[in-house]
Amino acid sequence: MARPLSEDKQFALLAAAAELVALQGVGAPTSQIARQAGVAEGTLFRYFATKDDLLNQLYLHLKSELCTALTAENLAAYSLKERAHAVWNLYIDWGLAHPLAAKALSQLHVSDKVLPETRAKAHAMFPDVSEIVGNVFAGLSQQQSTAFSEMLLGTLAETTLSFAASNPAQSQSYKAAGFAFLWRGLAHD
Amino acid sequence: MARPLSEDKQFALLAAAAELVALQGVGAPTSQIARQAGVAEGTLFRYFATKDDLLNQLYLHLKSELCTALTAENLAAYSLKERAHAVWNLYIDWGLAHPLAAKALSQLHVSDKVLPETRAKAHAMFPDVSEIVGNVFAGLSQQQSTAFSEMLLGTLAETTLSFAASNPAQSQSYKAAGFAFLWRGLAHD
Amino acid sequence: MARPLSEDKQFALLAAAAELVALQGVGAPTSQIARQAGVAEGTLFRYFATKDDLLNQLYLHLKSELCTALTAENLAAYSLKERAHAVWNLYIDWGLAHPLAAKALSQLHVSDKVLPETRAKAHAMFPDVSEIVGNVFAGLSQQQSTAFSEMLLGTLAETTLSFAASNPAQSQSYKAAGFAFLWRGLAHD
Amino acid sequence: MARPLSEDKQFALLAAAAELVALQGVGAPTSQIARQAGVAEGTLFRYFATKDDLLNQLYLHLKSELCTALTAENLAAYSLKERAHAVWNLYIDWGLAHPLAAKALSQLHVSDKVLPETRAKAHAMFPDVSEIVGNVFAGLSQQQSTAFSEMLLGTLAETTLSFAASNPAQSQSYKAAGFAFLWRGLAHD
DNA sequence: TATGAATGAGTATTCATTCAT
DNA sequence: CATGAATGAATACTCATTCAT
Repeated sequence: MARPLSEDKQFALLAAAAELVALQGVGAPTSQIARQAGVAEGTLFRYFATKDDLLNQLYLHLKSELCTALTAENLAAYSLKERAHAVWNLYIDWGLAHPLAAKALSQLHVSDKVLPETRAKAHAMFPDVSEIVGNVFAGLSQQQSTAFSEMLLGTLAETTLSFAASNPAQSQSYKAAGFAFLWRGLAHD
Repeated sequence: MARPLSEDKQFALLAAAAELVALQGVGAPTSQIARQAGVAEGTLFRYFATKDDLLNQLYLHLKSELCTALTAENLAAYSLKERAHAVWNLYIDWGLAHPLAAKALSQLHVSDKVLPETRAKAHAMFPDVSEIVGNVFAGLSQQQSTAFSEMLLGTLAETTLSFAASNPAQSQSYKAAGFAFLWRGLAHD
Repeated sequence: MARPLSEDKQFALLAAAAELVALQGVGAPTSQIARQAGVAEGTLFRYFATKDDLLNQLYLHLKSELCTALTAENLAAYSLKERAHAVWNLYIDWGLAHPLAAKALSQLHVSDKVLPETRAKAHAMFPDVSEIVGNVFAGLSQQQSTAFSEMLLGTLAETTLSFAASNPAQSQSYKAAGFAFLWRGLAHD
Repeated sequence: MARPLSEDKQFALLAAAAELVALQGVGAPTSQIARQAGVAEGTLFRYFATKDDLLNQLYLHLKSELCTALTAENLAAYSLKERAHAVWNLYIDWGLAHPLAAKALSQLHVSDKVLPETRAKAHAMFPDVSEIVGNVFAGLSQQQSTAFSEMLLGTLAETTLSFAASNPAQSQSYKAAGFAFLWRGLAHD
């Protein structure tokens, strides 16, 4: 029986890629990623067909980790706002706890190397937030409104995270401020 | 003087750079930019010392065009909200009218090739918005609150613009939705 | 290991560099050196980090070959003058036998691409000649006198070699003339 | 009557070239040479057809200045050795007084940009030294011997000069040492 | 399966020279 | 005659990918 591709190595490559993409952007050389992962240059291409494939897999991997963090707690018993606030805090806290992962994710968000279908796959991993974001925008269909709100939620969180990460002393204030802005924007109060 | 550095060529280079950066990101090759501008490869470097210099100049150029668009009308006679809404609409309309410029600008926003001092220079071009964004966030200093609000405003506008541009039929609705979200978020109503 | 860095290729690159540096100076393009060595352009940079590194390695390589040639014979049994004369002859003969190597070496001697530490390393390879050059110059310390004499010896040999190489028919006479000049200059007779 | 090419500018270009060639070698850019001379880039090529032409003219110019320095004094009344020693001292002193000129000259000496016919022209400027160098080498024709001796004289002086210039405190000792070596080498004592 | 040497197209930048002004 | 903008070939070096070992 042929030895399968090692999950350890795959994971090490994704972790190395996350770090280097965070620090150097998507232009980080595959040779450095391989070295950082402790494998040979050519080995990377046994786990990922191309560099673009690696970046897409990395995107899914990081999104999946984020998703796991957001669904850690059972919030069924709480009010809508409490649940939304809890998830918001989990997002920001995840980003503060994993700054390189968060940084890599924002690099990938704006990269055209990440394909639309990859983004769609990642989007599908997340629980439905249509209840939270509501249907607040006149002139847009329910679907359009939800998609728009979700994107606003995402960019808001990313911006909040970057301010919180840059000012550790005020991180809790930025976290609260970001949520307040979002909640008012969604016309919940 | 044998021949002055042609403003036409400088402009053509900036326009070519805007287009290619919009389509390919900051990695767009200088050789292609020069060709697109209709000049020789070496000529680019008579107008811009390095590629990074070109990108920084491009950032200032586009920001300056945007700024001009936003200050086209005299709004002194209107209410705060009317003024804010008018500026918001001018922003989105500028982006819809110049999609490549807007796209290039968002590429440059996230690029680390644009130096902090360039960003500062660009920021200084814009009129003060502290009155519009107010001081709405508990736990943050006036300065922190303003900076945070400005950034939220910027990312909101960018997101709104991308949705509006992708759905021309609904662009007016996205434009209105984005402003409504912002205005509520800033706790003005 | 997939394949070790081939000593053959490293040698071929050094040989190609020697030839092209001899003919064109240190400005010889790396692309030509690679082609002459029969490898791809990029391959050169797997063996030598930079062109300057290649030039420094080439300097050491050629000096080492020269040094080997000079220490081929065991001269312990001979008088000082006989030993000096033998080494002189070995030098000139090596240059006549390897004119490109000798030419490359004189190009590198005057190039500022070859670092002082490289020169020091090369100098350390050679046997001590302080006995031969003596301490003949008034007003200079032993160390200064030796360094000066060594340099005179080197430039004398290089000049002699170039005359000998240009006039093969008289090469033996130039060889003898150069040594006679040196020996008298060092005040040995 | 058309205004002739200005001798001032030609001289300024040669002076600038000497300085930059001394500091950067023959690879010094023509644009820098022109700027240093206070003229426009294109102007250089009205005085010198090509960069190689400039380098050849520079060689002749510097050799001519050196020659002037060596023939400053009337030495007819002195002995052969006294005359030789005086000329030697004038050479070294000229080099110490004009280190950039001397450095440029040694760069040009080893450059293949300086054509043989230029070297021949320069050689013809100098007074006959056959009396000084004598005909001391067995197996060589008078002409060969003289040419060889002249070259030895030149390289010896250049080496001596570089040591003297690097050690100003000992420059007189090196100057004396170099002459002593030369004079003994020529078998005069 | 893992390795890493080999590849060569691609990149930013330089520079001698030309020529329109 | 002087200028300096324009040129484009040339240069050192990088990097994703392949494949022999």
